[in-house]
Amino acid sequence: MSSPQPPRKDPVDAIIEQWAAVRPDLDTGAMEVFGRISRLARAMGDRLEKAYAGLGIGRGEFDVLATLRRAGEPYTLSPRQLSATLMLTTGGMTGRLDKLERAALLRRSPDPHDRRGLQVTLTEKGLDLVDRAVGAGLAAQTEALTAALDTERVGQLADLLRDLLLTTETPRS
Amino acid sequence: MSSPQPPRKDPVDAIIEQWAAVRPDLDTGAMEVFGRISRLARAMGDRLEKAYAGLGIGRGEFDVLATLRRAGEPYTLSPRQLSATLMLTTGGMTGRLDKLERAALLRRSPDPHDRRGLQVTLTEKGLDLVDRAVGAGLAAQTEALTAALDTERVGQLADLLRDLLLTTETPRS
DNA sequence: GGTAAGTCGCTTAGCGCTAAGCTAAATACA
DNA sequence: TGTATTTAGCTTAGCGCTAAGCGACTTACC
Repeated sequence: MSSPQPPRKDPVDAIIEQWAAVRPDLDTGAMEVFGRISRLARAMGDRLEKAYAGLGIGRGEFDVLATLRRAGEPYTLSPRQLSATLMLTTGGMTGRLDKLERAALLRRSPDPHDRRGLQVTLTEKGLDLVDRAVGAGLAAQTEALTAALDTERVGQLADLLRDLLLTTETPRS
Repeated sequence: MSSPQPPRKDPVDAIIEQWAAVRPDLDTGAMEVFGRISRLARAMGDRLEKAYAGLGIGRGEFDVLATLRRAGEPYTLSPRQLSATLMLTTGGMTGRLDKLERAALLRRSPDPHDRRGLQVTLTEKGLDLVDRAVGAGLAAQTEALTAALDTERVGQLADLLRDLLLTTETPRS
């Protein structure tokens, strides 16, 4: 009879133990999940930042390029569609587009059907860069994942996270 | 034979389908995990922000108060200890402490053993506020969690996240 | 005991974001 | 048809953070 997983302690376990010592009345169960989610998001964010830095862009800029790439040919969306997809204000979007346009990774052109609007389109250079960046980002994520979990547990984790995301994200405030 | 969980689609599934259409060569498995983690962190962050807003503080300020609270009596740490624990630069820490000291939730006093250093201590008001805030925050997290998963699946999720966090966070850069 | 190196908290400049408000253009309504 | 409302993207002010660098102070080493 061997325990298959040596139950190592992580930083969130340490925090929960501290709470138990000073506030034993608290139910800290939810921290086991959301505390780890929060730390994982930050840690992987830092790793992705590094992965993209080699290509001269940040994570925010990558998200814009990737959204255009996913849209498929002709890789064109409006600033409005982009800011809605990326949950960003129009002010923030203007800044990202300025930077990416300066780097010649995309271009802005007038919307032929609406003189208020613009079309944002990936350039050849932007298309090439995002195709390399998405590979680098996925490699970084896959590496962290396979170092920790086998295929079956990855699938379990993905399913649990899906169910949690569906109830956590959607309740429109 | 009934499928126990109707496999609903979430926003991350939609993004992965988009990638499959334009880049079928990509292995997007890792996005199933880290894409959801990233969105969950943001969604719960927004909820916590709201929970604390009723008490007049933001999430960053709560983290400072909570760290002092967890330290136990006399609820005292140095700015250096706080910024290390919260993964914050000293500049950012100065700003948070300024704000919290102005609100009389903590006070700064000289370190008797090191004339360079300070001691940061929770006031009575700060202790009272953080004890109410931690309850509100845990309630928000518990609500989201129990709406999605039963006790057994919460335990599975916590274990999977622990293993992933241990390999993802620790590789010191 | 004197000097070099390290550490303390703070200041400043710069970045990326939000919130609020702007003008121009499209749309709905009497 | 004219007027009111909505929607487009941009600008500005303010916030909270990092990175870099400061003076004050402590520690390590010879």
